[in-house]
Amino acid sequence: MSQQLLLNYISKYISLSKEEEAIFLSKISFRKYLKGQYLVQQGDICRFTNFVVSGCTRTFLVDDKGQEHIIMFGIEDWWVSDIGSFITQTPADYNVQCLENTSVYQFSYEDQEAMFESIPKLERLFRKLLERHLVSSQKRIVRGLSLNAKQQYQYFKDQYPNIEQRVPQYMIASYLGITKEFLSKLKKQLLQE
Amino acid sequence: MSQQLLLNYISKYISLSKEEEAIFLSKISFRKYLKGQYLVQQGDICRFTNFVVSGCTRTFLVDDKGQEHIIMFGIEDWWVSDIGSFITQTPADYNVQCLENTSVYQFSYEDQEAMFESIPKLERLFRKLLERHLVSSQKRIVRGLSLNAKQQYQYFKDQYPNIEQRVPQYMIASYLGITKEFLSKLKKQLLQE
DNA sequence: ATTAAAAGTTAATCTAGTTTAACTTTTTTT
DNA sequence: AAAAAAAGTTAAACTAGATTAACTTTTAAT
Repeated sequence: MSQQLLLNYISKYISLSKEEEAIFLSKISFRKYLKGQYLVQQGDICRFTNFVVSGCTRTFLVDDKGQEHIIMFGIEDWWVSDIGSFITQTPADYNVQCLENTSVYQFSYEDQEAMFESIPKLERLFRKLLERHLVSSQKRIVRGLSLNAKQQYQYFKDQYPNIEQRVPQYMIASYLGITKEFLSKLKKQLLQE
Repeated sequence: MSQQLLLNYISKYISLSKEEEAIFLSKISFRKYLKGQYLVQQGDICRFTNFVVSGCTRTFLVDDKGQEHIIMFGIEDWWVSDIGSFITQTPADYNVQCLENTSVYQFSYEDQEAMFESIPKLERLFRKLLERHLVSSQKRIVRGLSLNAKQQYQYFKDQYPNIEQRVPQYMIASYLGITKEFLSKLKKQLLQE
């Protein structure tokens, strides 16, 4: 069962008793989305935090000029949501869209609060996940400040070889903050070296 | 007393009883640093999480080419540390240096763990702080992807007018990921408009 | 008060990355 | 299987921002 995937993941951070696992599983629900569907839409309130079991998502926003900017991709074992919208239950800044058919475990804001009350260890889990997420977010900022486009692309290919294969190249360009034309150029350069 | 500053800050997120406040205060220590001193040094283990009571810090790294990149500034009411180093107690990627004489409340990793055990509400506090911090970190990434240098500089001046006044301009350039020369040019342009 | 060091400015030249536009390849739809 | 749509490539012209270097102003040290 795919529940085991989630429990395995959690066990890397905290250890739950069988009873606690049962309570946790009772609070979350499994759901499938089709390629193209949205888990969150810019302007809507983000109702759920989602743990990706299978599939692939992109988190992006459309700016004033109508340009799309991809903030992150989500694959197996990742959490996706508009966290700012989720924690304040106010309209989302970002869209989360499925790039493949995608299965998730999800829970609502109310469920999360209830979970944290009944099992404080889960609040610890999320505190730790947030810490790690923040660290990687800061590292991404540093890469933006210290690496040029080619170096950032190489880092991306290194770190996420599967994502590189699974998503359209123009989305990778967007994630890197460059144009698809320039990414094409970089790829050609890298082949020739 | 400056303890009140910290308690006021905390009360925005959770409410502690007098006893809990007393336990919390017993776990943290007040410390003063001089301008130029380091709270954390790249390569050392980050022993403390610091809450800035007064003064100003910069968090930065020196890359392979010897170039400095400023990741954030810290002023009154901000938390500063190398969080990645702190949570894993491994060598720090970043330096945190005082740009003014700076007073902080600080606690060690062990103190934090003990605090979270004795007062679970504090773990909630930090979970919520991390959520907010992550949201603003993501927004910074988005600005990096969607705004040009002039727009990012205007945003910075808007959001942090005091920091703009207090720190050297070349550090603001570094924070924005541009050269001091180009920042000079932008400032001239903005004056002429 | 003088000198030295650090910070900030200006301008010329250069380059990483954008824009535009035409074209090719791949994927999806009928 | 054809047609249409989406994705990817190439190349020429352009621009935001970097680099270099000389100079001015401010701050710190003797």
